Amino acid sequence: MGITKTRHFTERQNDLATVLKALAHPARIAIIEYLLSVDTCISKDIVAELPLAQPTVSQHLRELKNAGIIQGSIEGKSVCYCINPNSVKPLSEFIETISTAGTAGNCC
Amino acid sequence: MGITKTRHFTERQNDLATVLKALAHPARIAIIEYLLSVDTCISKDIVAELPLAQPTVSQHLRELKNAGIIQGSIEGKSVCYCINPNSVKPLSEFIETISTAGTAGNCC
DNA sequence: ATGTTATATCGTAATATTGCAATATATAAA
DNA sequence: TTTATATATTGCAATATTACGATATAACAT
Repeated sequence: MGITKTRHFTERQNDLATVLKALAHPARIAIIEYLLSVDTCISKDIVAELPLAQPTVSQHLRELKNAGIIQGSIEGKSVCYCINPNSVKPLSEFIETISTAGTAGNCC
Repeated sequence: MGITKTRHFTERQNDLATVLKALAHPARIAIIEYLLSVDTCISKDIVAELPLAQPTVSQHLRELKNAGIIQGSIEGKSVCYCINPNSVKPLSEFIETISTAGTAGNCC
């Protein structure tokens, strides 16, 4: 049905999925990598960096912002975006748990 | 258009997005968490644990398997699934980079 | 052989995502 | 005020995802 049965899962599971979903697109990964690589973070530069039209980039930026992964502040007629590192803390722990699994009990 | 312009991004960005996408659903997070919590990992038990129909769970398992996050081996008439920790190593580093960003240069 | 159990696949409906042209908004410059 | 620049929003077409009933497959039990 294309509609996720959000209600049936824990809040933690839904929250993790929200952040993961926001990151799960190469364009949004490219945006994050770009923000990590430069000091300035003007939206115009992000648009110039990506192989996508400006409205598409704006949409991707909004999704990252909605998930709390980036935040933007208006600077004159530009918008300055930056990463919010705290937003991925729970995700970081989750991935780390997967990454270090299997040391004790295993199967198969 | 609903079709991701995969060609325009780096292989690394596409690979990260693939793993992230596979994890980006509460049901699949629940599956991972269940596999982390138990020693046995028979598909039947996963179906019993989740609030979804058997074909739906099977589909989620396949997506995790396609992304390399889990692997399954046939045990008689059951299938035994387990986590492949190596599959999230690059992702783990990426998330860690985000998580520790902003200590040096910042903006906004 | 027949039935039972465990899992996968097919087909399909409902919904979500991606991408962009067109357009709106908003600030700065002339 | 008019013009240019930067970003966001709207509307829509193409495609992808999610979920499940029905059905197939495959192993074991009787």
